[in-house]
Amino acid sequence: MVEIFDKLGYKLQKCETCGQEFYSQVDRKTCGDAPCDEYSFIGNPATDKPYTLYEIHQVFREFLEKEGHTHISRYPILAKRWRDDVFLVGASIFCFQPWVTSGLVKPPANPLEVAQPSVRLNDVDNVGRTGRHMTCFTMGSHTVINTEEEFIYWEDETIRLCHEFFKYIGMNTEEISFIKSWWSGGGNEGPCYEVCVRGVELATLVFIQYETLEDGSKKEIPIKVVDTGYGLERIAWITQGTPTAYDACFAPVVNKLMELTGVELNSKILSRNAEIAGMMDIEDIGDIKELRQQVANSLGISLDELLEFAEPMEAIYIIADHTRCLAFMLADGIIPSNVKEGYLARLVLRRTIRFMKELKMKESLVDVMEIQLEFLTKFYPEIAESKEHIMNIISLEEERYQTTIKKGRSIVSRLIKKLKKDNVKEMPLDKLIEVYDANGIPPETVEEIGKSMDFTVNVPDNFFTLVANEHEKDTSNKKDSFSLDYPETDLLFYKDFNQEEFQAEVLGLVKKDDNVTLVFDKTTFYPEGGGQPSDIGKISYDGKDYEIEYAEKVNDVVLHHVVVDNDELSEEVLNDLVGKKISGVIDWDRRITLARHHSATHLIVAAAKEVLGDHIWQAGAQKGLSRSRIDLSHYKRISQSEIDEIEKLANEFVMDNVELDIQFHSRDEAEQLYGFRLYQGGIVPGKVIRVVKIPEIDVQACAGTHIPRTGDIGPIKINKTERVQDGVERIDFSAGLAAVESIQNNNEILSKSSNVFKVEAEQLPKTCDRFFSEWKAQKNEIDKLKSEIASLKMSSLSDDIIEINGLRVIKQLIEADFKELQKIATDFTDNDKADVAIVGNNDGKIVGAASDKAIDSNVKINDIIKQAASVLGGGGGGRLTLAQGAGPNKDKMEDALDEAINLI
RNA sequence: GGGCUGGUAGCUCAGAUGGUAGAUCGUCGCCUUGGCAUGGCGGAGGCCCCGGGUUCAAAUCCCGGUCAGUCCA
Repeated sequence: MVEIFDKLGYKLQKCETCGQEFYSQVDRKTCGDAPCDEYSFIGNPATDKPYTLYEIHQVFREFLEKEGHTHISRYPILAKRWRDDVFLVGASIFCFQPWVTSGLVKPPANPLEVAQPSVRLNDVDNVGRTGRHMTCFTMGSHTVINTEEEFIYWEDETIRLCHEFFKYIGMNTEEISFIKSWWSGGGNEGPCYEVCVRGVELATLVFIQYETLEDGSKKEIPIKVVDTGYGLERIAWITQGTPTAYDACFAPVVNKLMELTGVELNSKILSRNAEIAGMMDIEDIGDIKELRQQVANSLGISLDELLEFAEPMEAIYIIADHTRCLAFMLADGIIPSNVKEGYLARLVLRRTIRFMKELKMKESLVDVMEIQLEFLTKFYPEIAESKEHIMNIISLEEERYQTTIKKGRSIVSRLIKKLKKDNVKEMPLDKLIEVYDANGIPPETVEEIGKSMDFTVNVPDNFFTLVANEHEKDTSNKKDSFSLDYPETDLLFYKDFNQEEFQAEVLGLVKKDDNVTLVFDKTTFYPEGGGQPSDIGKISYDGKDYEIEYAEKVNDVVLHHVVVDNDELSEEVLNDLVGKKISGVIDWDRRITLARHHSATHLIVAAAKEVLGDHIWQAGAQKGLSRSRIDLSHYKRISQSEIDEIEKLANEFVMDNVELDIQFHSRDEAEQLYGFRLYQGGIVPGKVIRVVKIPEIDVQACAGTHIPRTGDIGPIKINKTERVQDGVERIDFSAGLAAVESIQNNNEILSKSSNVFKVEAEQLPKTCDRFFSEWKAQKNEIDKLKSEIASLKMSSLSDDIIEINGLRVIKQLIEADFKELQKIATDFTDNDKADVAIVGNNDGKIVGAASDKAIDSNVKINDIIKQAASVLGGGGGGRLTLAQGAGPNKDKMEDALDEAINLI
């Protein structure tokens, strides 16, 4: 079937160990991939010439350019810039999904060559420990987009290129095997070949021809994609034969870190480690432990000896790897946070710090990043431009982590103290999970603290699996699909913004959920979308009006929801409208108010970008009639003075009275003109996209309705900011008359408040301050006076002591409030003036106190008061020393007091 | 998007089953000493995050909000 294999002398064979089919030029028993074949290049490189990672970049590019490919520069690793289904680029094909692979956008070149940094964090625990795993790796790819009109090349040429490339860098092609397999990812799939040499997989050649559907089945797609992925790090490694891939790829960083920490490389251990790790499928910490035991056994050393040498070096590899990944993440616009891609960045960042601590490094993460950037920016100059921003974020995050750790430590040590007090001998697992889950304290830290406090902490190997199980109960919400068979509705509001009225033909009636909706051939009703609520209004036919309360777009069809709340308007009446010509009119005030808010949104984002920095990115927006809000990515709270500045700048944009330039472009053209910043307001679907440009200020792909000139917005008032989540700030604002109303509203609050104090508004802060501190002083004064009154009232009572069962008992009805009663009662018992005191007032409150002696004589004052209060129709209780109760039957107080005495 | 934890004096935190709001440090005053380190005694300092609810009674229980922290996808 694939002729090229024949031509190049490859024969189809079957692996005796795993049973997979593969092609090779020579006869072999095994397929060439681990674990069927062991790593056999460490200390014995596969090529005569060693290549550094960047030499591999160069030679890969050079080779493919000669073969007719165009080099393109890398994409940002933050995939959400152009797609909303994944956070990060995990493979080069992610750059071209879904727009290029679906045919909506032409590829930047065809065929093309790219070296795409890709991030995979699912096996982050293996990084540094297996010799081959990295959080961030570079996928070299020659990609072809084959369409029916233009079919460039398919399997034969792909395999030939692969074969030739490895030959080109000096590999013996007899060592190559092509294993037949299947690949899926990012929404597409197809057959593939895994290309292996000496036990390591160097490339995957994928022939994408299907779309993976939600139910897991597949659908053939018209575009056929050659998607190849060469692991450039692994190729560099195999040509160098170093103990680990880390030594091969970022030696300058590794060396600098070794210098700083004094750690030395034991190449014997790490080589053996990488070889054995190559044979293993490593999934959790348990597997890592198994790996270590095997390595120790094979070298004839103890596990402790192994760890002593291996662990510090592994930490260095981890730090070198993680800072590289982090540099890409931060440079490409990820803001560390507790959710989404920001969480992934924080995870990597905090892991790095943890391993720096393990090495007892006194340098800060900023220092280490300095080393990494010095190395990395030579090859990625664009990262150098973000250096200041990266360093800002890192030092802030490092500080945050320190306080978290400090707090965590005190929480754990308090927990242990408490457990010890309760005579618990060992850290319960649920507590261990809880401190990790709620406070982010890793179990090793708990273990360490436990050790210093002489408390047993056992961490199960599958700890993280257990944590994952805790979270398993999440509910997935499915989108219900709704299909319609109507022609695309003609959207009049895009042609003439000022059109309020329209004539249209009713094409049909659609029932959606419980709503009755109408479909027209054209409309001026803006359907809800892009954070902008729909227009409302009415339609008329034959002198009758029908109210439209909501419009929505399903695919390309606008559904107009009709209000059906009166009896005469039945479904049948509406059904009669089908085929008729109606006239419609929208609520113009609402429309223009929403448009003002929408255009203002663009201005505020632009202003925020200018004030806060280029990392500002819109993370969501909702327009309203009186207030609207936008969410912006930012790594700290926006201060009041920054808000003032943004507000001023946005209003300056308004006063510039710039004319908006709104045009439709093919997605292709638009992306070429403006790049991914187009998708600021969210990813928009479709082949043709509408680009809203405010010249010199902002440009976005946006489907919303806008006013013609910025001056039409009127004033913009920022009402407040809130923190939607860590790393995302929400700005709440009003535009136009709503802004005036917002200002007036604030003024009203101010004048109402100043009227209360009868002062000018300017005096308000001072006056409030004075009143508040006076109020506190007076409250304290009153408390003091109450106890004085209580003691005064007491002195007039002390003679009425009676004796019951050898206890001195006093019973009194006093004009005093609850607090005073408590003071009086306890004064008797505390100062040994009586053993039991029962006091009540005319407000239905009763208090009882008992001395130690009374308690010894089995007086249960809380029960007594409970009983007595029930006489009052209420309840009560308390402790053995003091109890209180109350009830609504105030006039029964004498009876209640007597009841209490009887109970003693 | 789904969870979890927390908000009490200037700081760090206690406050079992609802029942008189506490400790340490800091601060202020006095005492001890020739001075300092220190030690002793005493005082001030709380809208117990906000708003509802349950209850005779809420820092405590329930609901909502807010701020902060954290885990997972």
